[in-house]
Amino acid sequence: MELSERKKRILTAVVEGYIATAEPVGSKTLAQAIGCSSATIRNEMSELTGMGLLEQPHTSAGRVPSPAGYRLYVNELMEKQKLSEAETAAINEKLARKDEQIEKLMAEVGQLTSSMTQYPAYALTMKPPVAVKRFDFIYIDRNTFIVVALLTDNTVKNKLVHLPFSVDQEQINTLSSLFNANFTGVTDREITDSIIRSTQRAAGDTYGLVAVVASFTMECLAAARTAPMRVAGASRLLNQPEYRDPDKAHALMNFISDGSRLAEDLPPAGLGQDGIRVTIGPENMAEELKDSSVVMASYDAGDGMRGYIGVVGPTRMDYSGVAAKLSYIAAGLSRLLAGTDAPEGLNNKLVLKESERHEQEAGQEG
Amino acid sequence: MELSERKKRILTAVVEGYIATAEPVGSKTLAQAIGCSSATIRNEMSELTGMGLLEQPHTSAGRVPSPAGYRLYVNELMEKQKLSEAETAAINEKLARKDEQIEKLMAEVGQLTSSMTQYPAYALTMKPPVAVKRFDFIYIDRNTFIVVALLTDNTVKNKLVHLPFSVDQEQINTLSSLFNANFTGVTDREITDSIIRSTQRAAGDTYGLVAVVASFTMECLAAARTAPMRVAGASRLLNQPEYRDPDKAHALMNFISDGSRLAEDLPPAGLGQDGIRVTIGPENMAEELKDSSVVMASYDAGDGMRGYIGVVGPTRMDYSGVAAKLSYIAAGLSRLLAGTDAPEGLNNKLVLKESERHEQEAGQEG
DNA sequence: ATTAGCACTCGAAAGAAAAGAGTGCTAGCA
DNA sequence: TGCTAGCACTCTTTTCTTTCGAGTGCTAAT
Repeated sequence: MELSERKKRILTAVVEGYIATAEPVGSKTLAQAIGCSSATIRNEMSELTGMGLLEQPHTSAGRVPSPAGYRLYVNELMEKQKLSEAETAAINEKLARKDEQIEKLMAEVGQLTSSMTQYPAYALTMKPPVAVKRFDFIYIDRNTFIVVALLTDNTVKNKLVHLPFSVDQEQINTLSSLFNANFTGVTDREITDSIIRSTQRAAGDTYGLVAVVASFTMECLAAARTAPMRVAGASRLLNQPEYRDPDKAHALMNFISDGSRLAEDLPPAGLGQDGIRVTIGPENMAEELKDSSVVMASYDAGDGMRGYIGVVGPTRMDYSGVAAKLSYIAAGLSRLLAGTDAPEGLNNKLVLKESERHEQEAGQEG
Repeated sequence: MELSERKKRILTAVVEGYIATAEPVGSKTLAQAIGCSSATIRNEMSELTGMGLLEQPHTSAGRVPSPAGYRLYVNELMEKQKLSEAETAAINEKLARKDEQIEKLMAEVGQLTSSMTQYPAYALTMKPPVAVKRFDFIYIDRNTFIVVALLTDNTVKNKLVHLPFSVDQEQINTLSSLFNANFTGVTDREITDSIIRSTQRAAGDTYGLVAVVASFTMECLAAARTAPMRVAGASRLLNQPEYRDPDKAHALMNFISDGSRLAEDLPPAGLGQDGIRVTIGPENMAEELKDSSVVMASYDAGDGMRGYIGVVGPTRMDYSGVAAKLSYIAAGLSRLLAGTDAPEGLNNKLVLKESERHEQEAGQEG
């Protein structure tokens, strides 16, 4: 059903008031903002409460948005916030240092996101399955060689192998051709015992080495697939009044600090066409997040990799501001890493030195 | 001056009582434990207070140890606690997974320490200056090659280099011999501009490459020297009643989470001959730690590397238990990494199987 | 439909009183 | 001289009341 214009304005005002103050908002406060008397507001609010969009902490307190109320706000009412020039400049400046390794970059992005939003933030990159493109073996001495594996994502892994027995250059060469023949172009799932065994048969006297190098290979591939999850600014939670209760704070902190838990809930499910997803309170799968909200954005990390950055906070979160910042950062990352623009008409020009007028889009789809 | 036997017992009882309960401990409580009347205890406590070993939060509360009291306790009174079989077993089991990269191992050690002690823990390894032992160059195609550097600490670093122009195998070989001649055996401090320039001169037409590889080299060396600091379980702070005040908690959390701050205060200064150092409240340099305590232990990480693990908690910390656990873990790490025993007669036997060490590093294209 | 007015509710804040814990001191006892 | 028992005193903590005020729901008037 459709809400009257005035109801929308009231709901918006309640949400934004509550976001700003963390206090339930009452009818009198809204009276002048809406432009009618407090009694009218009360009637309207009463109806909104009936519809499940607002809630009362107790009989005589102001109203507070319910999760459904937030949801409606995020979906339809929220004003797409513009970032100030200072903010875009700050983000641009941070992102300009593009010569980082991706690992470090993600850590910095987490920091950046957290400091821009004042909420705990996480960042991760999902990689597509990788395979080894080529192996090289560097012979050091009788008992030592280095395996170097160039992966399809153009990262290079290596391992120094110390042996309790001797090998010669010849054997290393054999090993090299065996691995280049049998272990290139396959993902970790595709490395079966039978491949390993047949390689071992073919290896003859360097038999024992195959297992070592094969397990190294699998490790590399598995590690490359696993997204390292970076969490930054977890302790910012403590700034939020809703987490002044140390027990609550502790529970959520634990959850957040453990990247794997966070990762399992968040990445894949439907992002809106603008690349932003908001999950509010009970919409979250994880029990620990049932009364917190998560805003996440995705970006194109190039080479078919998809990355995610997100923010965790109380349901009373500044959705509009956070969404704006996240999508700006995500757009910047996409450009930086993949040279592509963000999914939909964000006309963010990420001009690295100089900041023009930046327009910003942020929205949400259920 | 020397304390009477009974004063010692009283002080010990106060410290341990306070550690256990976080409540000031009064004379009546101690009466039966010490075996004389509460009045006597009061007299003694009054004197201890006069000596600055105990404090009263207010006129009529029990006594609480002062920093000096803790110090005395730690130095002279504390019983070295024995670990239960279950605890040693848990530690051994965790440490048994030795085939980790040192990076990951440190992260796990942090986790382990934190979970054993229930306090936030950190772990780091200080490395002596390293140099490159040898360079290898792997030619991939006209525009691409991989530099592999074997360092003196037996880690291997690599970098995939993409060029905007072509090189051939020949040039790569030249580069290889140049670097092996000029850049091996020198630490990052010793790589001067003049070395780089003279190498560039000698390089002839591969001139431009020298800078790239040289800067990679310096990066490796610098990175290898810098100790990455791992912090684990920071949120456990919130379990401690002294940090129930969110503001305090926040301040300390921030301090702790930022490994660099922690690192700067802690590592070098005098460890006791048992490899354990305790700094109590105001003894800490960092302002943020003035009313917390730090217990740290060091271990031998092999190859002249020294490592540190430590724990941060309230001054009312279970020094005895923490110290015991830390030194056990440190001893285990020493064995694991260096095959040496801990500095002094800890009779913790850490039974582990022997196996070869290998290290691994993974680099990343820039 | 909107508004003004009013009685009512319920939490938060403030205050008062009581309870409790622990001390310091003094006096008595071995 | 060293220990103990007893008691008055101090301060915090807890609990109970009271007050206050914000905000509501309802009704009647515009």
